[in-house]
Amino acid sequence: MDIKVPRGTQDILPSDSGKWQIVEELIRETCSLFQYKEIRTPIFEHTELFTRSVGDTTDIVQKEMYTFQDRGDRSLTLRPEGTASTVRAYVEHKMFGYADQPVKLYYMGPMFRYERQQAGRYRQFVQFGIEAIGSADPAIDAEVISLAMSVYQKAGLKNLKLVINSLGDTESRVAHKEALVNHFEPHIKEFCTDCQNRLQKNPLRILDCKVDRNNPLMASAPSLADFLNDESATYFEKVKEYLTILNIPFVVDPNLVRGLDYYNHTAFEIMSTAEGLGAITTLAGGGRYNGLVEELGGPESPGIGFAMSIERLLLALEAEDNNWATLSMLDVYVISMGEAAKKKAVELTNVFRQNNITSEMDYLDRKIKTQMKSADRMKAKFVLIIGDDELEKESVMLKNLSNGEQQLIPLNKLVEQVKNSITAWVEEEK
RNA sequence: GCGAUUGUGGCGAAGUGGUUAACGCACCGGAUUGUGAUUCCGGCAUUCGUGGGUUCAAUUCCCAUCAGUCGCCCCA
Repeated sequence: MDIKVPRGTQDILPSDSGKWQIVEELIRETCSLFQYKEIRTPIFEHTELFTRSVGDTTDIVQKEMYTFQDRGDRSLTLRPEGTASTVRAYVEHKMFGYADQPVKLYYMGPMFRYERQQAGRYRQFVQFGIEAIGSADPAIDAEVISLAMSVYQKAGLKNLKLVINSLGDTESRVAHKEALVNHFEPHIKEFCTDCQNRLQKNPLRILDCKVDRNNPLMASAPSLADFLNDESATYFEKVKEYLTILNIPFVVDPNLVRGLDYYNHTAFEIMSTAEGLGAITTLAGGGRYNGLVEELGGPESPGIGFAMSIERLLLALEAEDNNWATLSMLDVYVISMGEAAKKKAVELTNVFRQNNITSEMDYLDRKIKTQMKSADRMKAKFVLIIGDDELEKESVMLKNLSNGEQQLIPLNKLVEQVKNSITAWVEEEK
């Protein structure tokens, strides 16, 4: 074995894929309940889509994108997040003209970021996200958040923390940005090179810097909250009000700054407070992006959305010690001895499947004892034994693996009797 | 990009400068020639990530390299 999965990627093996399916199904059901419809966009896009929307000063664009030239010399990038693609499609297909507004979309699929992996962080990971575009109603902000919370609750997570903040509208942000530049500029030489670059491009991100976190200028920096104009402040109040109506507890964190440029007004993160989750606790993040649709060539259309990592959801569930009930999915394991019996086994296994009875048989010509073991390990409800004796009597032996009882069943009543036995078995287990 | 740590059979894992590299699980065969547990017996690594060096001798010591894992930064 020489070739292995590329760094930061993983195989999801049969022992785990069931969990993924459960979560995926739960997500689709929830979206249906909230009336969000799926959109599927390409895995790669023109690089410019991300530099323009996500922002070229962000970490994602500066050091995390999988970018390549194709044979036509176009610069393409494996999508690092889902909102840009969704909004691109929204504009491209003129969804702003749809009769039903706002347009409510969801997506689920792999995203790619070039990073060193650690627990809960991968180069290829799966995000589920939603976008509600076409409404600037604070009630839809609350709906978006409540959908995320709803998924987590249904999955069985208990230790959750919702953190929200307002980044304000453009006017508020411009005023705050000016204040920040004035605050830091005289002493910018004391800061790291990253921060020096951030000063003009995106001074808000200086506040997020971990290198210079202890610089006294950090604590005295002008707070965004003080620069929210009336409209922004009122909007934020209403979002909080609606969250309260929806019974969703939240914590306001004035330092919550999202890593993507297109956010404004409502920003939020949902974290797990479960023990033993590792260093990364953010399960989902999102916010409002009024102006993004215009940025990508559409008409003024306010939007809001979030993205969550399926991997982190599964990790959080594990950290909370959730047990996945693995029910026996195998109804009948067909055991045969000898050439003639094997032919019958092939035939009957197929008959069961045609009648919606899950069945399996031995394909390694193993002896009966080993076949029994195999059936036991697969947690089969029943074992069907076929040998020369049974063939002679036009019957088969049906054995209940829970209680060891077995009975001879005539072949002409096989399906009917097996179905009855399965029903009885299910009753017994309850 | 930086740091820590690990790398022995299908899996988990012990070990030592020197004749046959523990053990557990799984698997295979048998005791029990058609019945899942348990028990007992037997089988199952010319080989210790890769390359180089030191040595009479290296899986064990040194160097390099690759890979996994975790953490920093940032985020999902």
